Amino acid sequence: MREIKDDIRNKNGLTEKEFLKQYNSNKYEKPSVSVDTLIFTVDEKTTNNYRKLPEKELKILMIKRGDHPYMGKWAIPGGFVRINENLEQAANRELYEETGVDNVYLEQLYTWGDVDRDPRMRVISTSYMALVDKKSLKIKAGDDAEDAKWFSVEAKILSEEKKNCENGYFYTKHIQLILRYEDITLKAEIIETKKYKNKKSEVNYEIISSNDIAFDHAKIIVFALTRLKNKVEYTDIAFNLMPEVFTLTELQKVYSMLLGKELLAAQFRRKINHMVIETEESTKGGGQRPAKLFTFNPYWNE
Amino acid sequence: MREIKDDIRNKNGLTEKEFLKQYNSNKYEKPSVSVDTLIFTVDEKTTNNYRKLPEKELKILMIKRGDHPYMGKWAIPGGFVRINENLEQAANRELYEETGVDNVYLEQLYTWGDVDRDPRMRVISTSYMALVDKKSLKIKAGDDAEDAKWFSVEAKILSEEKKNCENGYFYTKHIQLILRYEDITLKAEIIETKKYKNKKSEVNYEIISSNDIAFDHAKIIVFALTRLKNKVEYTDIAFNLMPEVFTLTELQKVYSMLLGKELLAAQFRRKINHMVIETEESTKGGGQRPAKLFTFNPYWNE
DNA sequence: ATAATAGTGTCTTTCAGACAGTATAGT
DNA sequence: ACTATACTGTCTGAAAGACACTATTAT
Repeated sequence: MREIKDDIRNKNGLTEKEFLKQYNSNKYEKPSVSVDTLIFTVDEKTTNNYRKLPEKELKILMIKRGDHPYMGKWAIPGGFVRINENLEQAANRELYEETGVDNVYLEQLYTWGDVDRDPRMRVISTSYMALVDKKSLKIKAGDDAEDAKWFSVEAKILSEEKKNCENGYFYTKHIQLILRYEDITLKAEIIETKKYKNKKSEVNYEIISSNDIAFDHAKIIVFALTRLKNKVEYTDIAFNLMPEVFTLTELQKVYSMLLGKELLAAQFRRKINHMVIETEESTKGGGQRPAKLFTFNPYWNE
Repeated sequence: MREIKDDIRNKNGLTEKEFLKQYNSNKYEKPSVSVDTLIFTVDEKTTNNYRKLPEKELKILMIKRGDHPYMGKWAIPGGFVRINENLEQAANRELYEETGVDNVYLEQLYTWGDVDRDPRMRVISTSYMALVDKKSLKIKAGDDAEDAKWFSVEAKILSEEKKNCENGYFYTKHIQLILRYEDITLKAEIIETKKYKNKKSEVNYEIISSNDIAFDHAKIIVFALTRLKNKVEYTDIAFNLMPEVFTLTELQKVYSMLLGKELLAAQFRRKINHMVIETEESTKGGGQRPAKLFTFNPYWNE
């Protein structure tokens, strides 16, 4: 930290020391600041055919709110930032309290600052995205907080539309977000508007309906899914969702699920070949040819 | 906005209406929230040879602080978020007050939440990056606020180092940031550490010295430069720095400057060909062959 | 004529996409 | 033998990189 000097005087004749002593930080009304941590993992759908490999499924941890506002609705885990912890610490704390995991991938996503986000007061919220692999969670089965559940996540594009205007156009996507946990289904509809006008581009999310998802969390989830999908294409971020060892087909299924499209095995393998290391181990008992197990190669991008 | 219901009661027997009435948002100490707007533009270095085309130069608007803390040092324009404006509005307001321009490219960058960023109190700051073209600024010459100046920006990598550790490595860059306006030179040194360990990757910026740049703004500038450089490669963001019409060589010089490397004309032209529209106009009086003028094609990515 | 920029043609290499074809467990 | 997955070889075409070559102005 920089030391406080006592030599320069401001227009009121105060040195910095004197200035700080008389400074009243409560002159203006302050917003509250919270941190929300979107915790994603990948799970497997159960399969009936002993030969079929299970499908991969993206899951997000949601918390059922026990008090007003949005009581009984589901929300992304989060809380207010304590005055003596920084934002990453707050996000990590939230993550640890809910999952018992530590030292996992955590990335700041966006800060949401609309005036009416919370009926209690002005709340500015910084959202973080955490990626954890399901296996590291097995110990703490997630049932200690009885109202924290892993919901499967799906964002369907219901319609897309392009409208021209002078010097540009609007690109509108009608997105349906569906979260499922056992017999609970949470649905929300969001309109994503990309505006291109005079070189300037702007993305905006508007919640049309959000029946059982609290606050503006539906659009935060959609935002996170978009970011995740984009980053999967040009970074190694997806490996954070994988267990220590995995087969290339499992990896491919995760990529394919996140990107929302089928991938051809040959070119997928070529593409991620330098990001993985082959181990001596193989799968067995799968009802078909065993597959080599691989680990992530942390030195791939050199 | 969602209506406040009056049917569900929480564990204290309160409906939402009653709950909100008795809710005290000042139970916990709140941080202050500010917005900093990094305003970049591209300018031309003066050239002595009438034939040589001027070199392009990235500039950032900095404000000389008139009061404690960091009085007399230079800072990114910014201010506290008003309780009734959202973050984008605050960033746009700052931008307009300093440059008189409106409706330009503005992107949220990152939210800085370290506990000791400001000696007055806990301040959480969301930084935005604005890109404007120099010509739109010509009217308001930037001299109305006598202590707002356009500094040229340069980030030099002094050294790079890789250290291995168990299950990963550290990648350290020693970066020197140099801002210049006439005879004023602001220097700062920042260490960027990328940590790769057990799949988890983490980037951290530490300010080693920052003589005349206020607060942690030196690392915010370095962060913005990195983001800008990355986005230039895979988006059309650079066009926000261009005037209405431009030659392809001018565009190439801007790309080349932002990316920090030479580009070959033939492949550059092929690459950006679909992003521009040829006009009927040409340059003249340049001391050499005239060049066609182009405009941005907002429909290129379809 | 010359300096400096403007702009094009084409060869090579690299890589994504497509798809056929071979391999191998478990039942 | 059959099923479903595991894994490889190779053709094609598009795009990136390199570089030589032509064109055009003000002085």
